[in-house]
Amino acid sequence: MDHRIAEAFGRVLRDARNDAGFSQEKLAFESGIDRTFVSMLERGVRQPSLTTIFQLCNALEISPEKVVALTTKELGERH
Amino acid sequence: MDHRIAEAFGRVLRDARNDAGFSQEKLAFESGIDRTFVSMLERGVRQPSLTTIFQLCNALEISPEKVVALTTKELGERH
DNA sequence: ATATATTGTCGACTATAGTCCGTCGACTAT
DNA sequence: ATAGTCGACGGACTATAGTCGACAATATAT
Repeated sequence: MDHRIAEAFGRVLRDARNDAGFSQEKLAFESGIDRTFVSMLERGVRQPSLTTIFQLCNALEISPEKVVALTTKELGERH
Repeated sequence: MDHRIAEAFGRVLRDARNDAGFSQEKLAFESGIDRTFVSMLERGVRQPSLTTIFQLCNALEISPEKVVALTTKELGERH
């Protein structure tokens, strides 16, 4: 598991959640994913599976391909 | 794990691999993923993690967001 | 008929995705 | 003070992603 990808995805997820005005708990409830796991994803200590990506994007009303594109973009920038 | 998503991704992966003219074994070698797991992914019995998606796309020289977009499209069509 | 390449599949294994319980610290109220 | 919200983080657990070695099944050759 590539830490850089997990961290890039985490930043994208956190930004998208904040844009939606959701708390981690609300995002967890709406997506059907555990609250603590959402926290881990945002901190980049874990990475999502494909279906988890779809679940999160469905709750945030953002397309999965956009999230992936933003993650790729994040990967290009140094952090 | 959503079977419909796994199956949709599997069809997209198989098409992309065939377009690239790769055997499963070559894709496995180029992406650094086990050959039997590539087989499982294409048949939709397993789903990939985010880094696995990036590894496969890197080997196939196709963007991850495109693969995800195609997977979403596949989900819309009935199979 | 028999090589050869390709994919499916099996069993057993290790790593990690994802759940569920809880506690703590920081912040913002009242 | 204290009550509420929010996020970080813990341990322990179950489900599944991903590896590895071997063999069978298929197709396509020669």
